Amino acid sequence: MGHHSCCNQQKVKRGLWSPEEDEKLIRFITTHGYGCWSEVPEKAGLQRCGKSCRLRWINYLRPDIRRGRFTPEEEKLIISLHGAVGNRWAHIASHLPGRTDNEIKNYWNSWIKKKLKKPSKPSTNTTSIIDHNSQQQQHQRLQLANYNTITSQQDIFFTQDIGTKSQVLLQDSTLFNSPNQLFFFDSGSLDSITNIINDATNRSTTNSASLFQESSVLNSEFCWQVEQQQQQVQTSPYAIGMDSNYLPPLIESMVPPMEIPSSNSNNNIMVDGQENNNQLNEWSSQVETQQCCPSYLFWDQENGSIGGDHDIIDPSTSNNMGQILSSFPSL
DNA sequence: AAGAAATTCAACCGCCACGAC
DNA sequence: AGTCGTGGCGGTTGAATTTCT
Repeated sequence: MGHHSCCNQQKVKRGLWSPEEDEKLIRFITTHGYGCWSEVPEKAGLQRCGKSCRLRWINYLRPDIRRGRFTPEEEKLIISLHGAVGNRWAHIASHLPGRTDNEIKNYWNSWIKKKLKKPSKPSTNTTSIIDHNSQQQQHQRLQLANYNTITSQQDIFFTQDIGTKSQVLLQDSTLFNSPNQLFFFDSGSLDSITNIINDATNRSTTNSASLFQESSVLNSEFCWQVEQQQQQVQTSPYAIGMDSNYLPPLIESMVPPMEIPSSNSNNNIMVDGQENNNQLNEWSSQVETQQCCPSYLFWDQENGSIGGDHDIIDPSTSNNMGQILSSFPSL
């Protein structure tokens, strides 16, 4: 029960994969590609079920897997997306190129465990942390504190009245972001915020919480893309979506047998990271100067491309909150 | 240094959806 | 319409590893 037919045909091995098994699977996939997973074990000479082979490939052996720590930008994106879609790990993973749903799920679950253990003590006071000797411990605590701060502030934010929200939005640039991050708003959102600012007592029907959530998603998406471009200094076909923490897989020199499908079209954006980064910095400083609002960017006032000739976010789809969230059928 | 406790994460389980027949 | 095979997903487990005492 529960097992697929391929798993019942013969004795299948379970448990951790040995390097030899990995090698067999890699060799098979690289030469034949994958079509029907149920046929893979037999053809590859593995005593595993097809499902297990698929899982092993997708979660570990695939050449475009990113490994290593989640970056702060990834963390924020996960938080944002989880807020939008809940435990739909596959959907969340589709917005984090190279990350697997399993990895994100594990990461989130370990986070929840941490948070549950320290339920109501969001510490924003770093001085109490610095006393610890272990740098790693300090790092972990800072991460937790940061997360607690973010989530507790979010909770507060979402329960505040709309006038208070406007104050939070405009005064607390630490909410959801780090100093070099930007918020994006479309014109509709700008109108809403303007209304909020101009007349906090005239209650608007704008859903400020969702607006904020959307902007945070956009912000994270944007930061993610910037980071990706900064890292794309290699010409390797696997340069996309990899960071300095990337551990070369067993198949470092392998050429993918077929195009690895990715639901994230951003993968196609290949730009010169350094050049684009410089342009971005220049552009953002202009925005800061012009708008006197360093942490917020009003999206459709910058209708052209961001960063010169290369679009960080495709302008043709620049109303991309809909684009992003439209990939979530339940929304 | 050693054992206990906590954490991480690869892998499995069970269910569902979908297409082929 | 019903059955079967398969891919895919989210929840869960437990071995391995790390941290704490």
